[in-house]
Amino acid sequence: MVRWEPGTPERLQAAALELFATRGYERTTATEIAQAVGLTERTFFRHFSDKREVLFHGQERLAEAFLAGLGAAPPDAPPLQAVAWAVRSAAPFFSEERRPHSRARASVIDSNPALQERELCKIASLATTLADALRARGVADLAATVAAQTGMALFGVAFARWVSEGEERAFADIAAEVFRELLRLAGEAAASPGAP
Amino acid sequence: MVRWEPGTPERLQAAALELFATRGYERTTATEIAQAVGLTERTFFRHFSDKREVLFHGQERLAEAFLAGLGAAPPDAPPLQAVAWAVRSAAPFFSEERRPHSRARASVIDSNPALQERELCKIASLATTLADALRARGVADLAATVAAQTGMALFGVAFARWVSEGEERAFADIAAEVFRELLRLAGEAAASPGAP
DNA sequence: GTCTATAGTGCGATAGAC
DNA sequence: GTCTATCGCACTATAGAC
Repeated sequence: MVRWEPGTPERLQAAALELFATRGYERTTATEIAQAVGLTERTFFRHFSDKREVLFHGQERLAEAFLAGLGAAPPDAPPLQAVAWAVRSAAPFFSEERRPHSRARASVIDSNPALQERELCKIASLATTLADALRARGVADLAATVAAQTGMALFGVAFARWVSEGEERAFADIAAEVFRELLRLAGEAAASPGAP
Repeated sequence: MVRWEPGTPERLQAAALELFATRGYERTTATEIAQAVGLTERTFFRHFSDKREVLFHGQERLAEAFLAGLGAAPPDAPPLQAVAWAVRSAAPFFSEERRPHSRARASVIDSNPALQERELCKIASLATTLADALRARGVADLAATVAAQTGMALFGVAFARWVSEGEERAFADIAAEVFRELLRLAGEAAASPGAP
């Protein structure tokens, strides 16, 4: 028998998600989450810098997947292609088995502005990470920033649709559709008389 | 002599910006801000739902400007053009006289993650507002979402450059450059062999 | 592991404007 | 009288310091 069970952050996360889903985020205290897995409030805050963070544990792996995907893109792929590649490579992250869990998590986040802020912040941080990686590939500063920020905006749209009620298509298909839609809109805008 | 000075939120905002700039956001309490203009902490929270919000007072007018700009776009303008139109019409909002104030505000926000989260949230809220307005113009759901989210991502890039140190170009010029860069990147991506 | 500052809320009281 | 801006106090939870 071990002194403490392993995977403490994961167990805290699971307990938090369940409590948030039933009682609501604000009506759940950090102490309650900790007690649900036999720990103290102090231990909770040792693992997570703040209460919201418990729902975002494990996201570093998403950034890694994006970077790996970017690395796997052909070296001569144009920036927006490379970003699409990165997003596509995150698809296994959003598998069918994970969808119910992601839906539960999304519904908790949707019902609380503070959590939405944190989610936006995480996506924005992915964007700057991606932009840095593009610059490291030799992409010019403005192009890297625009491609990364646009790509992460599209990722956000695709993810929101993937977890939306009734949606059954795979993440990769939705993401591809969203990227295609941007190319269509951009082509349309470029062809229009008042183009910038 | 009146019982209460008018423009309480504005005075609180000015005091807050100055205190945040000198002592830092976290080292400034809501009580101190309130006392700086002769009020109590309770009154501060009567005007602002939380401490961060004091830096975002007046942003509703930006949303109005965007919507007005969208309304001024030709009815047959393609969605991305219409969004560019909306962003362009926010230019008077970012005039040369306001740049120093915007820079001071941006530097406070840049130095605090909690404030960055709130700023991202405000931009995201602009995006959903714009998407709704596009749908009201008859734009299809996906196109409206993609155009609005992309447009606000570009707005964020343009704004960040406008307030960056040493930047002297007008906001409208920067925004136009950023939108043009997206069209260029999209054209490049569409022409590439592995296009989605 | 304990202590404490601060954010933020709820309710009631006050005091002038209308 | 009503309405609204303000204050005062008691209270909880977060989060960080010791």
